[in-house]
Amino acid sequence: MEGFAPEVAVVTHAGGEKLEEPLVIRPTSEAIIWATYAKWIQSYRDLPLLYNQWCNVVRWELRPRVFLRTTEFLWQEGHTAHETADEAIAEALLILREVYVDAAEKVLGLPVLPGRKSAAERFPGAEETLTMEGMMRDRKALQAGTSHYLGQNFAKAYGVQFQDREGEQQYAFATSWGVSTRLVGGVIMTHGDDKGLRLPPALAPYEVVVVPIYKSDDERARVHEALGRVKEALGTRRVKVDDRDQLRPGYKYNEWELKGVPLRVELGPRDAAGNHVVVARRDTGEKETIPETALAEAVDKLLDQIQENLYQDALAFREANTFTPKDYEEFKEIIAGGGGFLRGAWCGDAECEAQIKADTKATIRLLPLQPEQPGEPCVHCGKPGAELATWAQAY
RNA sequence: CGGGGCGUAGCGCAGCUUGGUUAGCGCGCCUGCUUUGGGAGCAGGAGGUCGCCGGUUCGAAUCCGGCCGCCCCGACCA
Repeated sequence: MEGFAPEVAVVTHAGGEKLEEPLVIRPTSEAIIWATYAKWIQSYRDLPLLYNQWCNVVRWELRPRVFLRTTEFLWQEGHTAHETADEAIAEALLILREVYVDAAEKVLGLPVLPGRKSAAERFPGAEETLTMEGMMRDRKALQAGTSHYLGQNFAKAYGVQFQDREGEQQYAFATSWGVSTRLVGGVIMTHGDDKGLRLPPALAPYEVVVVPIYKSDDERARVHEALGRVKEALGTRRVKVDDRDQLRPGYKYNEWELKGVPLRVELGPRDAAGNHVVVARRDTGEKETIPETALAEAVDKLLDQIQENLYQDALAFREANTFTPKDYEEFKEIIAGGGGFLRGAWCGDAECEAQIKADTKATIRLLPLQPEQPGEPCVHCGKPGAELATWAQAY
């Protein structure tokens, strides 16, 4: 874990006294997990082993950034131990694709690219680091989740051996993987617009906010009667009725738009009289009048459309800002002109990678999961291309 | 740690260069009336050790010195 040393926080004082032994605050839990696995794993029959935990970790970064890089953050971390390298590699890949990418795209509506990290960008102690990368609205990349194949590095460091099917002692093969509250930042920076948050319905605490509108007590009574029917129609969907009396409708519209509620139902005297409501989408701003009898079905359809639209909107943005520079001059021009994802051939040389970073602040965000021969010379040095890389400036 | 910027009412800011009445403005807050289908209007009102310490001066938010805190850029990074 030497790669973590610069960002490890150490407690030297507690209880008003200097501690005899300093306490290291975990930046990730491999040390705890593998010290424990050493006691739990003796036989191939103990494998595979998977533990997941949610916990806070601390990393003393030089430059914290709200949501994206905070000194302390909540995350989920999973740790597995396996009999074989192939099984561990498959696990790391499975978590990335079937869990992280799936959740990012289907629930959070974040289009992400899965891939491998270059050696320079790899997790300390990993043989291979897999990533999913998203593009924020400022065209910078965000590493939205990682999954690592750790080989036998941790098993060797912590003495985790097991007796295999042939009776031989072997070191276990490991993976670890995590996503954090950084994803909250990802959602904000991918979907947010000038009016505030736009939350994907699958994630939104409230899918629908209902704003009743009335002037007189008489109107209020009639609107409330209709409100009863509307609430009934919306059933078990996550609905907030904003019945705060002292605020006017326009204020409420803006406030709920700021908070990102996907759908707003406006219910005034005219609607109550006509047995309909006005439904407004947060993602597009479109409004339409819908009969009470058709409300439930329409809301479901609209929520599905919003979920899909937010994803497609972000995907279109990413694609519109993904480039294939023909040479290094164009590469630098694109970065200078606002950036984006830059796809091109890379010779595989770490020095070349470092020079590009020094020139442009762009780093290799990912390499394809299945290595691809680019069939072109390195975009920077002109030597034969070994990998098809995607560069970007990143958070 | 290097470079840049900022601390004035709950929040956001002006005033400072060129010292001089009760330190202003917007939002918010309080009271009243009118309002309510896209962030209400009018009237009245409350609220400030001008980041801290010291100096110059008849007089300091303003000038000088020191200190503290915050933000941005760079080096490190989920």
